[in-house]
Amino acid sequence: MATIYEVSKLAGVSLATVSRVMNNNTPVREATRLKVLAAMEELGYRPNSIAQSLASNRSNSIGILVSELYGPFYGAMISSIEAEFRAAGKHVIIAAGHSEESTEQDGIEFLINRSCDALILHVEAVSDDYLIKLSQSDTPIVLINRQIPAIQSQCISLNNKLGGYLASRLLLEKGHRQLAYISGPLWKTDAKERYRGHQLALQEYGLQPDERLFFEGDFHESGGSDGVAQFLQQGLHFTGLICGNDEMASGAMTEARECGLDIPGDLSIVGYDNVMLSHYTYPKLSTIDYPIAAMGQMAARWVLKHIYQQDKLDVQLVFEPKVIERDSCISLAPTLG
Amino acid sequence: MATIYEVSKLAGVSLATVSRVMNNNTPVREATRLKVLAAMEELGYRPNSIAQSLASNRSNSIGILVSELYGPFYGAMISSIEAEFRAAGKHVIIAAGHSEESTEQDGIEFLINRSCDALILHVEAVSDDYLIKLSQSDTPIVLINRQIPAIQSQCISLNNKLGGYLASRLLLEKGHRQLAYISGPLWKTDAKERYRGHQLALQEYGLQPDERLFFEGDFHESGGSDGVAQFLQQGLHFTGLICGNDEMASGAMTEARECGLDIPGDLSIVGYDNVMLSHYTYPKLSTIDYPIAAMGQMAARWVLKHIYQQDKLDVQLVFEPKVIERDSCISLAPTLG
DNA sequence: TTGTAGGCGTTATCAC
DNA sequence: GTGATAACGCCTACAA
Repeated sequence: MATIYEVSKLAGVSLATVSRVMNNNTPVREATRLKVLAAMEELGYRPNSIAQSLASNRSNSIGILVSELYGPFYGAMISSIEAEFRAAGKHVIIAAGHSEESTEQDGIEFLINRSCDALILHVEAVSDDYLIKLSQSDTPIVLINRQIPAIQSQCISLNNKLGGYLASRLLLEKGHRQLAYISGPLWKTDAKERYRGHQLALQEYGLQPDERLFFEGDFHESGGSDGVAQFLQQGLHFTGLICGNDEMASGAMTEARECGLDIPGDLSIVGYDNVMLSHYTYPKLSTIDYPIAAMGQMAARWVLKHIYQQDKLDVQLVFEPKVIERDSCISLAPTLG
Repeated sequence: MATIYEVSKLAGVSLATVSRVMNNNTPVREATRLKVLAAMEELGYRPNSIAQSLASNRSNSIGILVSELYGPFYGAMISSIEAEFRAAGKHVIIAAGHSEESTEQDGIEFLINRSCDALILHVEAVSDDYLIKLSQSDTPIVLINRQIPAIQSQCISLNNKLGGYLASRLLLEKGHRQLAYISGPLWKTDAKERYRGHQLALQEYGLQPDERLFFEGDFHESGGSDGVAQFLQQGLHFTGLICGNDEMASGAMTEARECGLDIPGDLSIVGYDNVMLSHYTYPKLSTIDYPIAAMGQMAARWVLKHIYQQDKLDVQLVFEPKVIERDSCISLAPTLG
């Protein structure tokens, strides 16, 4: 592989000049620039990015940590982040945190040791304090789906409470009054916020939450099916069900159907996230859109703006969810209201 | 950030010795090793991976190119690759090729310029010749889901023809004789092979393929729905449908149901890939398992073995698909056979 | 077993 | 505008 040195010899200029035409940060006479360009072409020269990084103290790599690499949710996020950086000539190093505190910390450490210029984190298990401390170290971080007041300007988040509110209101507006709720793990902030939104909606309609119609699931399919199974075993009556995410909604749907309920005839269901599967269920799932692709892109822009000085870019920190109505919810006949 | 030099001073040894205890490739007296370790600890020393790379001519990074970053299929693949490398202290740089020749080539170039030690590619649009040429350059490559005789030892692939055969035989065994087939784009090798398997199964049962019951889709949901729509508009009769992948099967299922068909009562459907969505459809989709996670892991092992000299590892190049029976296929009543 | 010194391919700071 | 030359932080013969 040709080096900058060989190029300089062939072009009959100094090594420094070659570097200048590469980075065009210093004026170079047009004639020499062309000579250099020709020499690079002839040698098939490609800059060694590692040497560049060592000399410039910039790796042009951004670390991304997500809970899981598979699944529609993170896929969409990573995809939009990669596209944005790729267009800017940066590259992306990925790691998985598996929603586990020590694994998440390991992952972060791993990425830092890889000399990433910045980190984009979608972490769940790690504490606020840890992240605040981390943000004071050398490697800048951006958080997705997390709100920490002390470092708010680095947090890109969704208004989860509003989403929970919208999901519940969708059913309330359709006349449903007996609502069940299957939540994600309440130690996860987003799960808690979504549930808060639900409570808010109930309150607005003058309803009391019924503890027996609440189930704390795991954000996986089994959480949804377990929840429905429990409600039904207790002989509880409910015509609407709000789930903390689409996976659980899918599990709930399957379980309800196996117990002889017609969806949406006997039970209306709303999910949350609008991941791809919500489109594959039968009936198609009504849900709350989580604009994860846009948020990932924004995280990338944040980095481009603050770390790579692309000042013109605008970043938006808080996103709003919106209702996606499909086929899993129906209006309750007024006589039944 | 502390450097190796500061550590050496604090420990009262030479810089080379510090390097030795880090890489423990040269004997170091236990006492000195401990001194060095203590010094590293005290300074919170972390090796600069970029400097290591420059000096050792090893970046410890592996480039991965897939068609898309989202979607269950690639997610599972990337996930298993990352896990395998992470455990080995290597990291993974990802890029998307979007099934488009120039984008795939750009992506490969991009990764090569990033000084990856090796590339793992799941490419579709790029030609065999290009890949053969590529494999002669400095950066080693491994191919997933592609068979190129000239570089067979670097190809990790699925026996797609067998899968197509198994899918069709599943329906034939259940008594179905009027079979429709919705294929992926035939310029994609895997789509073509799967279809070949189908033809093989028909032949085994003494049946002729009916051209009118063949539709070339796009591997997306719309391909499945378009295919079914076309068959039905032509008033064709068929009791079994094989789809080139699960997405199309899902689309087909939805369309068929909207046309008033009961699944599997009126029509049995088989997919291919066994991605997560096959589990979310209603009824749950019978399909052919594509062990993509295992194949990704194997690609990673290939690299560890051949590039990083982890000689003990065994690699398997060809994988076998298998039938996953769920709820979307039924046996045809003998009287109707 | 340990130290010395040259080199990896750039960038960046000086002079000229 | 351009050319030396010193970093950047580490690895690795070669010597001792």
